[in-house]
Amino acid sequence: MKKGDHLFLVDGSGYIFRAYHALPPLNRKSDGLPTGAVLGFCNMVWKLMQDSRNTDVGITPTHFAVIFDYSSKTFRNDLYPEYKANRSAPPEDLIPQFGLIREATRAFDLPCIEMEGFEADDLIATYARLAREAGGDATIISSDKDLMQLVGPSVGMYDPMKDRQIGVPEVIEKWGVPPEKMIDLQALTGDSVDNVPGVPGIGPKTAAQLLEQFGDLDTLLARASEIKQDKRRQSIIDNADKARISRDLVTLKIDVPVKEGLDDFVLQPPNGPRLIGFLKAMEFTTLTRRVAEATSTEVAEVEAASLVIERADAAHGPDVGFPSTPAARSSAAKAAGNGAAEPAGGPDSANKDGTTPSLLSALRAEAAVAEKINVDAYSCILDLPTLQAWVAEAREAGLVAFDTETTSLDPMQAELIGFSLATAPGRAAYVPLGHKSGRGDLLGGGLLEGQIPVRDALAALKPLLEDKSVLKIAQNLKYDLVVMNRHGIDVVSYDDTMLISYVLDAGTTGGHGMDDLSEKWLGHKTLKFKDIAGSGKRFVGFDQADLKQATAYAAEDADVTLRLWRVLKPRLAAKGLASVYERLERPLVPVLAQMEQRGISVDRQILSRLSGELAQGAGRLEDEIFQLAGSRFTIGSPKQLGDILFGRMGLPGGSKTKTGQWSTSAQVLEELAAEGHELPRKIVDWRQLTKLKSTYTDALPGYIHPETKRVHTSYAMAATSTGRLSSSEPNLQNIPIRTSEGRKIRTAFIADKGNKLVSADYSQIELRVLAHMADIPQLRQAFADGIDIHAMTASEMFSVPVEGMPSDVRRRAKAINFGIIYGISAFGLANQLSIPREEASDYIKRYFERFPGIRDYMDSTKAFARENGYVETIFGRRAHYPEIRSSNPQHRAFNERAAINAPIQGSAADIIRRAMVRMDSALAEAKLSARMLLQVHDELIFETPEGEVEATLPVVRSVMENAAMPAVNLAVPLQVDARAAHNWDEAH
DNA sequence: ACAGAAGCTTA
DNA sequence: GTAAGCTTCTGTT
Repeated sequence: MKKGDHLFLVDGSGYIFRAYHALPPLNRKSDGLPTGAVLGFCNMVWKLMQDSRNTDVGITPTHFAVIFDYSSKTFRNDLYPEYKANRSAPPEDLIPQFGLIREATRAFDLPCIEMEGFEADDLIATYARLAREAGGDATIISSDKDLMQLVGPSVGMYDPMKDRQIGVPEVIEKWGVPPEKMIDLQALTGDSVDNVPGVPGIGPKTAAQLLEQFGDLDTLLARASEIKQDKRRQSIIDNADKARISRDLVTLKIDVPVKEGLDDFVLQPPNGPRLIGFLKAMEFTTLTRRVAEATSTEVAEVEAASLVIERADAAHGPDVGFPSTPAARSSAAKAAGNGAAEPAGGPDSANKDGTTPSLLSALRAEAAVAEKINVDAYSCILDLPTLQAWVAEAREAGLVAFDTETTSLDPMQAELIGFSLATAPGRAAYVPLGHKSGRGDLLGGGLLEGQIPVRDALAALKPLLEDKSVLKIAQNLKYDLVVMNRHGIDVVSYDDTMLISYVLDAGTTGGHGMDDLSEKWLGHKTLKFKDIAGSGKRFVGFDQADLKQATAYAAEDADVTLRLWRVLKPRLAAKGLASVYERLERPLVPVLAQMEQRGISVDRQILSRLSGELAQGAGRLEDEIFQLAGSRFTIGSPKQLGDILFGRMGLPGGSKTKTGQWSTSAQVLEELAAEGHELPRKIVDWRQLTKLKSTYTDALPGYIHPETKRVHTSYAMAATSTGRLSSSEPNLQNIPIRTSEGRKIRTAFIADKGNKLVSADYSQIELRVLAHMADIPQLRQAFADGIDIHAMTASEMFSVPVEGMPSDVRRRAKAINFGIIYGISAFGLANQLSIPREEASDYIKRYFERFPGIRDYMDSTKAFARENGYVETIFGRRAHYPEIRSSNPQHRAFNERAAINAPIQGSAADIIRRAMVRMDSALAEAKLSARMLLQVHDELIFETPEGEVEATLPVVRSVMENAAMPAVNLAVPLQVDARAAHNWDEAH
C-alpha cells in the first residue's frame, strides 16, 4: 500500500445487525430461507465496489476488506467479566445469515477477516493504523460510535445506510468532542448495551462539558474535587475506577497481531461467474442482473452455487433454515405472495386523498385556464451580465417571484445554495451559487466551477430586493427573509402566497405548502424536493444535485409561486379578506423573522443541573416502582404498565383507549391513587420527572445555536385553523409552568448581561373577547369593574356571595367558563370536574339561564357555520369547518365546538398579532431598545436593558391593551400584566 | 427507518 | 369540551 491508496474496511458484524433491523424481512422464494440482511449486505458491497459509478462515497477504493467478530468471547472479558454479558441471542431468522454473509464476502472475492479473541473493531483499528502508516487513507464502513475514536485526517467513516460521511466535524457535532477524546467520553458515559459501566449520572452532554473543562480523563479524575456540582463530583470520585476500567474496555487495540497484510486486500475486479453463482443461489434477481451487466456475464450460463446453510440453534428443531416463528412465517408468505417486484399496498388507497369527483372537476376547470408548465424551459444563470439582465427585467415588470435554495429547513442554519427568479408565467431562472462538484475528498467535493461568486450575485440582487417599487412574491417568505437578512439584505415590498392561501382557506382540506397549492389551483404536480436531493438515507443535499435538475426544481418554485399569486391575490379583495392579509399577516412576517433571529439565552448549566436532579429522582422512583410491582418492566410502556396494574395486580381499570387497551392516563392513575394505591402515584410522579427531563432539560441544550449561543425557535404562521401561531424546533410555547418542578425550567431562560426579561400577558383575554362578542352585561360589568370573573360567575350561578366564597365553588365556575370557550359539552365538563354527567348538564343549564346571551351566541355561531362553512373573528379572519354538516353526530358535534371556539381563540390571536405588528415602532418612537423575543399566545417576552425597564413596561402595556383599536372598539377593557426579572420564571 | 398511539406540556 | 408540538414505545417496513 502506498500514498494515494485507499482502504475500505467494512464492519461486517455491525452491518449485519443494522441491515437486519432496518430492512424489511425477505425470504428466498423457493424455500423460505431468510436472506434480507444478506441482500442488504450484497447491495451495499456492490455499490461500494463500483468505482466509476460510486458517487455516494465520492472516493475509489484500491484496497478492500470485510471484518467480522469471531466469537463473543474476547480479551475484554478478562478485563471485565460482565462485558457484553447482557447481550441476548440474535433473532432466529438472523442466525443462518451470518454464514451466508461470510459466503457472500468470498463470492465477491473480498478478504473475509476475523480473529479469535478480538472484536472486529480491534482489527479495523489495526488495519486503519497500518494504512495510515503506509501513507494511504482508510474509510471505515460503519456508523458505530465505538469506531469514531479512529477518525482523523486520513481515516474517515461512511454510514452506508444513511449515506453519510463521518469526519472530524461530524464527530464533534454529534458528541461535542473531537475523535481523540471519544475514548474518554465513552469511559465516562459507559454503554448499557455492551455493559460498560461508565460513571453513573454522566451522559454524553455532561461528559463533553467535563472534557472541555479538564482536557482529558486523567486530569478530570485527578482534579475531580474542583467540580462544583456536589452530586456529580461525588459520583466521579466514587466511580473513578469504573471510569478507568471503562476506558480500557472502549479503547480499541491498534496492534492486533494480524495474519493478513494490507497487500492481501488489493481490490480485484469482480469475478462475474463466481459472484453471479452466489447471487443466483440467493435468488436476488435484480442484483444478479445488475452484476451480469457490469461484468458482461451471461446469467443463463452460470449455475447457481450450492451452499451449505449453517444450522440455527439445534434446540429449536430440525427445520433449520426455515422461519419457525409465526411472525417469520407470515412474512415469508407475504413475500412469496406479493412477489419481489410488486410493492405492497391495497386498492383502497385510491380514495385516500378524499377528493370527490365534483371537487376534482372544478379543479380541472381551473387548471385548464392555467397555461401548461414546462420545467425544461427554464434558464440556469451562470454569469453576472445575464443575472443583471434578469434583474433589469424584474424592475421593468415591477414584480418578481423569488425563492432561495439552501442546505437546511432551519433558516438559522441554512447555507445559501442558489436562488430563483420569475418575472412572468413560464419565464423563470435559477442562479446556482454553492453547488458542489460531485466528486472530491472525503468531506464532499469542492465548489462546482462556473457559478457566479456569491458576493457578486448578491450585490446584483440586493438593490432589487430592497427596491420598494418592485413587488417580491414568495412562498413562505419568512424563511427567505431570515436567510437573506443573514446575508445583509432587507426585503421590502412583498407578498406571500402561503399567507394569502391561509387567509383565504384556513381550515379547508389541504395545506398551504406550495406543492398542495400548485395542485389545487394550477392542476400542476410540482417536482418533489426528495427526487432532486434524495431523502432519508439517500439524502445528498440540494448542493449535490445535478444542475439541470436543480434548475428545473428551483425555477419551477419561482414560476409556480408567481402563477399562484396571480390566481390567489385577486381573491383576497373579492372575498373581503384583503385587510386581514394586509393588517394581520403580511406585516407580521418581518416581525417574526427578527424574533426568530434574535433567539433567547438559555443557561446550559441550569438545565444540566436540573437534568441530573430529575435523573436521580426518576431513578429512585423507578426502584420503588419495581419493588411495588414485584418485577422490572418498561415503565414508559402503557401496554406493559396496563398489564401490571390491571392484570397482575388486579386494580380496577377505568376507561379504555381506542385500541382497546386499558388507559393508564394521569387521570386514571390519579383516581387509583386517591383510593390509596401506592404504585399509581409513583408512576404519575415518574412520568412527570422523565417528561421534564427528556422534553426540556435534555432537549433544549441541543437547540443552542453554535454561533449566537441562543435558542432560535421557528414560528409557523399558517399552521393553525384559528389564526394562532405555532412554535417548533424547539416549541417554546409549551415550557412548563404549572408545577414547581416544571417551573424551574423557566429559570434557565435568561436575559443577557445588563438586561432583563420582560413578560407581558393579557389577563383573561378570551373571556373578555367572549363578553364583547356575545354582549353579556354581567360579564362586561365585571370586567369594567375589575372584579374576579370566576367568582362573579359562581356568585350568579350558585347564589353565593363573592365575599368568603369557598374555593371549590369558584373552581367549578372557572371550569365552566373555560368550558364555554371550548364549546362546552356535559360530557367534557363532567370529565373535567369528575362529577356525574347529569350534574354537569345541570350546571350548563343554570349557566345558560343566568347568561342567555351566551347560548344565543353559541346557537347563532353554529347556524352561521352550517350556513357558510366558516366562522369569523371580530377582525374578519375566517376559519373553515367544511365538515360541520357531517351526518356523524360525534363528528358534527366536534366541528360545532371547534366553530364556537374559533372566533374566540382567533380574535384573541388577532389582537396579539396587531400588538406585535405595532410594537417595534412604538418602542422606537419612545427611544427604547427593548427587543421582542417570544410570543406564547397571550404573552410577549422582551429583552431590555436594565436601565430601560421602567420606561418599557408602560409602552408595552399600552400597545397591547389598545391593540384592537381602532378597527374594533371593544366593549370590555383589555388588561395586561407586565413584569421584569432576570429569568422567565420570575418575570411571569 | 418510519408511522401511529399514548401520553404530557402549554394557552 | 378548543388550539398546538414533542417524546417514548411499539409494530411494521
